[in-house]
Amino acid sequence: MTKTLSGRQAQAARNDEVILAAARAVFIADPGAPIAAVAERAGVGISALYRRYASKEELLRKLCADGLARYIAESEKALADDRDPWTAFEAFLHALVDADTNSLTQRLAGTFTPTPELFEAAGRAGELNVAIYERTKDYLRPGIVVEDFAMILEQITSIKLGDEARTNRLRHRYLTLVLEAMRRTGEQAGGEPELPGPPPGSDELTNRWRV
Amino acid sequence: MTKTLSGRQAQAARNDEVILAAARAVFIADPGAPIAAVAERAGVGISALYRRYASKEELLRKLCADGLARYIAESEKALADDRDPWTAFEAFLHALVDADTNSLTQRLAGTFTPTPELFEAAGRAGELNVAIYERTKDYLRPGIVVEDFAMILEQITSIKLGDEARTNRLRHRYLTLVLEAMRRTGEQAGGEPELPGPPPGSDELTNRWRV
DNA sequence: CGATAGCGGAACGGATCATTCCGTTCAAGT
DNA sequence: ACTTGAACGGAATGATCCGTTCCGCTATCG
Repeated sequence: MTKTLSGRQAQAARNDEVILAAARAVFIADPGAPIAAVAERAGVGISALYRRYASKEELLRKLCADGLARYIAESEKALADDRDPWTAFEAFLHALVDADTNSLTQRLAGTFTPTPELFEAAGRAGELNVAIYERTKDYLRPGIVVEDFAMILEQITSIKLGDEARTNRLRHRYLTLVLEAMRRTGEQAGGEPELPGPPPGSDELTNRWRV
Repeated sequence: MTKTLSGRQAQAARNDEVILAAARAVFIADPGAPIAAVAERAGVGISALYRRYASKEELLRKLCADGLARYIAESEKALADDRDPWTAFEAFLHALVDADTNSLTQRLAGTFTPTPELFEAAGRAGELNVAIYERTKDYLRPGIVVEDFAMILEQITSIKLGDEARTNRLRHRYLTLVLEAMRRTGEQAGGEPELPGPPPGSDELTNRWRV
């Protein structure tokens, strides 16, 4: 509708993007949404979808892969951030909230069988996560482990209230709050009692991927 | 199977409890679970359910009402707690996590049309919430509002990992963490910046009930 | 001026559920 | 001992939902 209406192919190329965006939006809002909802949101017919993806599962895999890629990109950007580690860490998590990749990876995983590439990407993401953790370690409240990142992000992403913009604002609100708790305070007595329970293990987290 | 097998009626009376417990467990684990899953978990036939509840919705309403009652009971217990307000507040939230009433109220609401009684109970729960808030106010980090309680509880309840026991432990872990952030620290400079975004309004919360 | 890529949307077939229905069992009354 | 019916198990029913396929239609491209 905007420009370069050069022809059928241009329209098709544009649809590629429209469809992906619609799919992202729809499945973020409701991971169990039907394919038809994506088509409707994209303003196209169902066959426009099936021309591009052989099945719903393939579309989901694509979304998941894109989400992981985005996650990895944000992680690398965070590692390249040369501000002080804590500021970079805060920016990192807030960026992840904006990217909303969590809904595309953790939430979608389990609804389809992952490809080896996905596993590989997930591994890479995990490594980056650890790298960020190591760099931020000294600023983190004692007792926090890497796996807490994922858990907390998941809790934040569980927030869903009002429209997309409102949801986003609220997520930043509670992320800010929990970041305060994650930050190492001075070593005053009684300031930081033990966190209860064993922290989540990486195996617990990955076990949720469907086999 | 245990005792007092006095007769058919005793068995039936026992089934009342078994069925409710099964329904709680099943719908907490999966709010969209089929009725048959409840029957199976309870070890009874489907007709045992329909003898007691005219429809699935009626069963859900019962569960929701029970959950609200439990919530109200915990609130009253908290208000009667004569330890220092902050300790009482911590105990209150931890008790709510154990009771897991949130999955029975907020999560289930929206899947059925609420009765006036439910609205009334919800109102009462809200009042108690405010009372607890008022009493704890001076110990709370500036910027926290009553509505944050519900939001935070919801985030905590979104945690689901491993079996029931593991999930419970993890919930307490992150509740402990977020409680640290909710607590008022000394008024040191920079310790408590503004929380971003307007806090949730009570209208935003109640708007999620299905009409 | 056909051929056909790209597409809209109805139609199909399978799966899932809530609900109903029918036959069975067995405690309680006679 | 026999009858009765409350309580029940679970198959049958009917509706709904959804992924996928299929049948044209359109307008670009060669």
